[in-house]
Amino acid sequence: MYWLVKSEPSVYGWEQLVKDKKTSWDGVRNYAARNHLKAMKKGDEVLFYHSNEGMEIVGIAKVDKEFYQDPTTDDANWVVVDLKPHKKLKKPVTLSQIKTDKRLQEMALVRLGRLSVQPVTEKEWKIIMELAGENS
DNA sequence: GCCAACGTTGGC
DNA sequence: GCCAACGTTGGC
Repeated sequence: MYWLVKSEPSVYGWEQLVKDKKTSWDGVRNYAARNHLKAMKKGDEVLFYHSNEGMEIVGIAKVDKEFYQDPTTDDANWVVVDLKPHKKLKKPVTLSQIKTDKRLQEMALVRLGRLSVQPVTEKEWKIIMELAGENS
């Protein structure tokens, strides 16, 4: 499956993930986002989106470890997954590109702007790859 | 820095 | 269980 996660670069950006080699995606405190975390499988590919600054998809991460208890809280409601960087996009795909592409109007990124972890359909994934200049 | 959108909380 | 109030996120 395919996913998209957002992060503010000033808090935790793509460069930081590359530097760290791996990170646990903690701090998710939203039930919808949490449910998506729980549905992630090892090896799933995850678009890495920069919110606020940049406002673009900059790279692809992969799920390295499936969900487990969020170590930053004792509340059993919350979980994290481990992500590792997979590849940086040749060309970042900006929010405005996505918003102007007729084929991507149904994307959660457009419709549910505030959701921090969201699923991406295979169709959408292919379009993003095309916009990013990736030929896979 | 403002404000719209949305989720959550809490009073009834 | 409804809904108003409030807080947070994120685009602009």
